[in-house]
Amino acid sequence: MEHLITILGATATGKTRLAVELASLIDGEIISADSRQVYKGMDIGTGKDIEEYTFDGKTVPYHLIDIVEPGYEFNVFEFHREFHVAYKDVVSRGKMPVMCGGSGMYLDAVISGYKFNKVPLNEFLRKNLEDLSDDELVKKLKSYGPLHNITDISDRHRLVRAIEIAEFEKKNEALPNELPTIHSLNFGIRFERETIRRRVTERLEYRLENGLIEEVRDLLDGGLKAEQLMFYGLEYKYVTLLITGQMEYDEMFTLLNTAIHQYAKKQMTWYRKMEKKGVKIHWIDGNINLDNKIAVVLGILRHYQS
RNA sequence: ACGGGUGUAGCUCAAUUGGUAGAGUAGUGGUCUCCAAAACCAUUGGUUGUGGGUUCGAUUCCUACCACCCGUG
Repeated sequence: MEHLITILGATATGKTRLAVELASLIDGEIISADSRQVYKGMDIGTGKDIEEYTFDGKTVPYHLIDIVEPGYEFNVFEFHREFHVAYKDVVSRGKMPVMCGGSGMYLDAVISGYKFNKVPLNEFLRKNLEDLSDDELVKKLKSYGPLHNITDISDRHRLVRAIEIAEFEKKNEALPNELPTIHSLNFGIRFERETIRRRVTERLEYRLENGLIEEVRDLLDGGLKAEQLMFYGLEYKYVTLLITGQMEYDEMFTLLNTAIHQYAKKQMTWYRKMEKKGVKIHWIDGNINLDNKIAVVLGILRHYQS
């Protein structure tokens, strides 16, 4: 049985600090499960907080942060693959892997052991699909069998990719799943929704006054198109709208703040869903201090090791 | 102080000639195995500022008061 400790929680709940301190105490390394911290140069908006990885004078090694250029379309498949590479590496050196992050699907992909086939781009297929209407694409996707999920048909990009995957899996049945099954011991930091909202708002005010706007401007100056940046949502979307003059500061702040609140809510929905599926999450009250949180984690950890 | 205006869901606003209130948004719940900080679905909120009057019936008409806004002093 493989082993892994996971620290999850909604945004602005202090996951990184807990994970870093824990890792430093148990000779561990952090593997990030954050869909945006993978991008270089996107630091403040994603809450990378690299300085937090130093605890008690020593720096805890981390993985899957700053691994691709902004503008690149990273995805859950690549995350899953890279996670296992990092995981193997950490374990091979006798260190304890600690997954830390908030992206629901990324976390679930590892914890629930999603089975992904490596499906290459099929230019020929894509060319053929180009002329079809959305409805025809949906019909085609359904012809491969029952839909994997309904979100596949919500937009054309996913629709095409879903067909590409279905087509590939039809031709390459029963691919061996060479990735090891990982059993994760999961901890979640939990606050009242209202408290999370307050923390998010305070953090946003701080970030906007401490370099977030400059960071987005640098990304734009570095050659990223506004629309690419908009795609990353939240901070990058709304600050871009501010910089390009499409939105006044107050409106930007209000809408962005709300969007992050909604994001925190969606994260909680993900975790609830995972729990309903049978994933055990040990919830820790976010209001207790860090030492006490560590004590809770170590206590449960000891219980599982004995 | 005088003149005018506005008070309806947390917020912004609707409601034909009076028939006991609807939208958007926020909030809440959910969907989810290749862009997931995405995309989509569902849904809870109201003594219509307060008191009185007219009326079978008032958010709508009348009246007093309260609050806020604009103008003039």
